[in-house]
Amino acid sequence: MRTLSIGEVSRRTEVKVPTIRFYEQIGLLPAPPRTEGNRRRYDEADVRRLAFIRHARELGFEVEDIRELLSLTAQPNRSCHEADSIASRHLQEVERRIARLDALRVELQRMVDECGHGRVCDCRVIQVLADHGQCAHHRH
Amino acid sequence: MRTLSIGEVSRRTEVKVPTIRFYEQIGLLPAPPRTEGNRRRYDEADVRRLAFIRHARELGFEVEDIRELLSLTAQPNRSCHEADSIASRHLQEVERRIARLDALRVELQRMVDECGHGRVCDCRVIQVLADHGQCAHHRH
DNA sequence: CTACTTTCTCTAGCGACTAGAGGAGCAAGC
DNA sequence: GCTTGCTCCTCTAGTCGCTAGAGAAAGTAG
Repeated sequence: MRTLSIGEVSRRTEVKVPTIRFYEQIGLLPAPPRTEGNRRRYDEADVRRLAFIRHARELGFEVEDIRELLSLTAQPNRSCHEADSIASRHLQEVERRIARLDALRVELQRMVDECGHGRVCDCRVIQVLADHGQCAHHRH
Repeated sequence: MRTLSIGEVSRRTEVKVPTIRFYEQIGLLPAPPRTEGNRRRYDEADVRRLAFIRHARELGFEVEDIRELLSLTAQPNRSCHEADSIASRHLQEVERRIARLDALRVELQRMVDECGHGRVCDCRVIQVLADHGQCAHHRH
């Protein structure tokens, strides 16, 4: 149908207008046809693709990852092994990321807990950071 | 003492040489005195400060946060509410990211499992992510 | 037809580095 | 002393994923 302006797409996907143009520029989103007056005209498929890109970005995937993920679906009849290995690699990456974030969460939680007992606060946040810097030096 | 070269400091803190100079440039690390031949000379206090910076960066603190944390250590008698709130703010953000990544992990895992069972693989990652984008749009 | 909004292209900026050019200092071996 | 090879110096420019702004043209409502 191609009835959607870039502003409408922006509103529906919550992706800012300049970002949509940026995605087109780097080839994540195909360049849409234009009107007589040179305006971009999108359709529902573009909205879906853009929603996908946005969600993947929010989850921390890099643009190159997204490019691969999109190419996974571009040829649905491709060999399952190839698709499987690409997906597995992404899964591993996600797992690594979760592990790193979880270690960070534990550390931050401890820092906040120790600071939040309502006692005279000796700024454990700073001590933890400084000590770990020291420990890292001696341990590794 | 001031006996340490930038390379030695780099080795001991595991912060790369250009990064140390960069931290000096943006004022995170004080500019050290120089030798006759214009080389930077550091001491143990610099190493500690840099280790602190590195650890905070690894935990995902932004440079501005680190600047605040360092300024708090400079005046240890001030309240630690500020340091605590920086850490709390960060903790919340980390928890949000973990939750989202974990949702994705489950979906990716399921897709990989389905592929691994030898069924026809329709590679539904794109739909999963696109749907999540849709849900987010309607929920929030 | 005017006033306003949207869109267009283009360039430049952000954070937090990282890489490279081109030159100078310095320590060791011959 | 002289050369080899490493470290260090400054400087500029590149990276990624946007974001902001200028200035102009197109579309829309009254």
